[in-house]
Amino acid sequence: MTRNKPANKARANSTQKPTRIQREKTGAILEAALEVFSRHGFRGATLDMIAQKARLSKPNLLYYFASKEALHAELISGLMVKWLEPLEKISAEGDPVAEITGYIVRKLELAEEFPRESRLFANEIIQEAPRGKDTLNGHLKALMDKKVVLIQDWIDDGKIAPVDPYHLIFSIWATTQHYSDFDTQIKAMMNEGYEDRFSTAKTYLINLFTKGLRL
Amino acid sequence: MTRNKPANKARANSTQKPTRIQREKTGAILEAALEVFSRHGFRGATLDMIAQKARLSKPNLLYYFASKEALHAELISGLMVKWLEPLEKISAEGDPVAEITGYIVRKLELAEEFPRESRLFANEIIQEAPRGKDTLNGHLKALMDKKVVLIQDWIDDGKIAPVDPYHLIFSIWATTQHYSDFDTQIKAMMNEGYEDRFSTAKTYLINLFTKGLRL
DNA sequence: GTCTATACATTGATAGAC
DNA sequence: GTCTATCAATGTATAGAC
Repeated sequence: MTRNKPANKARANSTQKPTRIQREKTGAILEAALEVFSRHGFRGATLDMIAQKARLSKPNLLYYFASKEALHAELISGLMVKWLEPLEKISAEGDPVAEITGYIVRKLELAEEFPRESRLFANEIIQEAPRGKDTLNGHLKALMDKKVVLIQDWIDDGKIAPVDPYHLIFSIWATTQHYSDFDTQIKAMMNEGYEDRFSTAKTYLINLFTKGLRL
Repeated sequence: MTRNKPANKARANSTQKPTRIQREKTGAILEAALEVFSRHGFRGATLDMIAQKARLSKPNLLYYFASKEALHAELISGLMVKWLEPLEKISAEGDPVAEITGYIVRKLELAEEFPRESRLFANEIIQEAPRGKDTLNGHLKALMDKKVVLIQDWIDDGKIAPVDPYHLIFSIWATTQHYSDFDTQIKAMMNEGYEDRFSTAKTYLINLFTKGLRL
């Protein structure tokens, strides 16, 4: 009896669904892949580095993921929900300024807790996202459109200052993700202040955007 | 008589200094290298791609630059001055808010005119700058320290709102460079507005930071 | 399921003819 | 100065034993 070569994921002996050991292995691989891809980008990363970090052989890694591309795609799509969540949560119900500052805080927390995920996406975008393009921008664009309308409504209702919704969102992305994507530089620039960078950044950014949104 | 293998640059037949043709070739190579390195990062870039874009053979390219590393180093150091210039120009003499908005405008113009240069540095930093680290951060850090003191002086003199100078500079870097580094995403998110993105961003950012700095 | 061995392509760099 | 040929190293992926 021959064994099926799975498309994206390994399958158990014959009929079972993913076993505990498989989850552990794929988990270790994805963790290692995140580490390596987020630092070196797709082309710069090698399966050797990933396999070594995940503590298995390269062929064994390729038993769980059909190819380098497949592994990368799995990473991206697996992180998509977490990545979009902060923007998703902006609600039409709450106070506009509070909603937007809440968004800033969530984005900043994400940058602090998941810097590798942030760099993974940053690498993709800088390098023109030859892969994640559709996945990333498709989902994101739909969400973006909705939130732009919401912000424009707030402006039209005179609830916040008349700012360009696109640039508002871009500037929030830029300022928050900067602390994960360019952490190397932040570290090189700040001295003692580095340890508290997220705390002080939070204060600074909330103040900046609050002033910018008040009428 | 043997020919010397130059360290970083090619040397003419025997005694001359760089000729016109050499300048043209090295120029074409650096231009191509900027294109490729800025998109793929150091590891992701290949000499093949660069040679092809520069319209010469790989060995010929390596006649002008000793190695991939040397070529990359030459690029980085050659762009350093241009890259630091906007920050350099912040003057203690002018009006504080005008000086800072002037800085924002200069940075944004740089992002518009030289997006590849911006991405080149962005790639280096995201990937922990195993190379440019000393060069980039050395020069930048010295400049940063001076400007942080200047901004702090303005605050102490009650000329601008008491904001953290580090985060002020970081947020200016982030918001301006975002338009070059993540242009792919900007393009995917904006519709008709994309063409005017730098003009509308300028208005938006000046407004944002002006409000943030006014007492 | 996992490993060793290996096939096959890419890549950085050099040798040597012209 | 430039090209063809070529290397050694690296890198993705597969074959097949266990």
